Amino acid sequence: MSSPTFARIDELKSHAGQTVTVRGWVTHLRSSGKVAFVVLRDGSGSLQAVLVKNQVSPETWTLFSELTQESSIAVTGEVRLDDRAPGGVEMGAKELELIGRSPLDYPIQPKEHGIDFLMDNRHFWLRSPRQVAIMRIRNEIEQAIHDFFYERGFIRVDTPILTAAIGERSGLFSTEYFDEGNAYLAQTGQLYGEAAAAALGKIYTFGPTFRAEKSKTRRHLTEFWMIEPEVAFNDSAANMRLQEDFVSYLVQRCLERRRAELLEIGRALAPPEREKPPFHRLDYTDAITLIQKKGSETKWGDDLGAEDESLIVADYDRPVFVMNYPKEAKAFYMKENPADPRTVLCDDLLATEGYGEIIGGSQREDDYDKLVARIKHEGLPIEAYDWYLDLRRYGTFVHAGFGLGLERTVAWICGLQHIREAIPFARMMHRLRP
RNA sequence: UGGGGCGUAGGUCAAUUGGCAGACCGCCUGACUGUUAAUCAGGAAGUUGCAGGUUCGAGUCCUGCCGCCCCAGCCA
Repeated sequence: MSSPTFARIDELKSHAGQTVTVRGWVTHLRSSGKVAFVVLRDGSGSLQAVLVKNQVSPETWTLFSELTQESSIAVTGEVRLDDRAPGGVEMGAKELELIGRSPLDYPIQPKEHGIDFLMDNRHFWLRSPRQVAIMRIRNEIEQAIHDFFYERGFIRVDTPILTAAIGERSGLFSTEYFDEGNAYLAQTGQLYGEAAAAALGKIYTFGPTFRAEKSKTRRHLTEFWMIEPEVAFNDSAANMRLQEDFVSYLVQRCLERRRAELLEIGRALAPPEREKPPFHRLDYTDAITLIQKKGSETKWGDDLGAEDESLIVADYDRPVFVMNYPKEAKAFYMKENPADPRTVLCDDLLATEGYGEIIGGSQREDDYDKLVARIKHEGLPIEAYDWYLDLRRYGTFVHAGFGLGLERTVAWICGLQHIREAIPFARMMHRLRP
C-alpha cells in the first residue's frame, strides 16, 4: 500500500471520496453486532468511523472489540458525506491501528461529574468538547488582543515576573533571591509599563500575574493573565475610549470567528451582540447616589462591594464605567482629579450579566511632588520607588493605562459560572495540581 | 480571616424514628447489520472522610480532627 494521506477531521469534507488516515482518541464505542462505530476526536473535531464486519479483515474486527475509551488510534478508510453522521461526514473504516491503549479506568465518563472531581482530573477534563471549545475561544481572545494593539501601533513589552517589593502591597508570593533578599512574584507590570511608554509611546504587557490573597470566589485566581496597556499623552477620557474599543473588539471578534464554539458551550449570543461602544459612564459620586436609592448602605468614601456593582450594572445592557473614586480607596499612583481633589482620575469597567470588574484603569500621577506625598502618606518605602519617581523628574508626561483580566474576560464572553474553567490549569488557594 | 453547606460504590446521589448499605451511569459477559450518552438480558463492584464516644445495634446521635464547595473581603 502506498504511504497514507493523513488528514485532520476539520478538513475531511475536502477529502470526500478519498481514502485517508485520521489519528486521534476514542470518545465513544458502539456496536450492533456486525456493524460497529468508533467516534474519535483529534482536537480539530469529532469523527464517526463505521466498521462493517464482512468488509474488514478479521484482525481489524477483533481489534475493534479491544478498543477502549481514550485509546489513541489511527483509522484509515474512505471519507463520505452522509446525513446520518453528526457533522455530515463519516468514514467507512478499512483499517485500524492501536497507537496507545487506554486502561479501563479512565475517570471521565460521558455523563455528569462534580466540579471537584473534574478539577482533580483537569488533565483529562481538558479533552472534553466543552473545554476544548472554551480553550479555542480563549485563544481567539488572546490573538485578538495582539491584533488589536498591533493594528494600532502598540509595542508589546514583557515585564519582569521576579521583582523587588513595588506596586501593590498585599498578597505577595515571595522567594529567596541570592544576596538581594526576597524577590516577589509580580502583581502588575504597570510601573515598568510606564517606563516603557516613555520609550515607545504606546505599549502593552501580556503576562502572568500573582496574587497571594486567600480569595475563594468564582472571580479570583492566584495566578492569572493580565493585559496592561500604557499610553503616553492619553488622559483619562482617552483611556476609557481605548478600553471600550478594545473590549468590544474582543467580543465582536469571538462572535465572528468562534460562533460555533460559543454555541457548543451553550452561550446565549444576544447579550454579547449588544456589547458595542459607547459604554455607559457613571461618576463614582453618582453611583453612590444610585445604589443608596436602591437600598445599599455604602457611603461616599467606601469602595464599592460586589453587591453594589450588581445594583449598578442591573440598569444597563452594556458595560459600565464607574469613574473617579475617592483617593483613599485607590492606589497611590493614580492622578488627583483637578476638578475634585478628593478623588482620582480612574475607572473600573463593570461587565454585564453580573461578571463584575474586568478592567481597572487610571490616569497616572505625573507630578513629582504629589506622587512623593502620596507614597509617604501610604507609608510605602520611598527608596523602592527611586526609578519610578525618575520618570517624573526626567521629562514627565501625561499618561494613562489599564489592566484587563484575561480569565475574567474569557469567563464573561463564554458565560462561565466560574473563572477556573477559563484557564487550562487554574491556580487557586486549594489547587496547585494538576 | 468571617458566615453558610457538604463528605456513602469508579462517577452522580438515595437510605423514614437509630434497625439487613441501595438506585442510576460507567465497567465486565452475552444478543443485535446504522448506532448517535444505542437498546435488551445477566454480573462484579463499599474501611459510609479520619479518630474516639453513647447504644443490644450508628451512614444516621455526641466530641475532636481533616478535606472541599458556596458567599463576603482583597482585586483583574
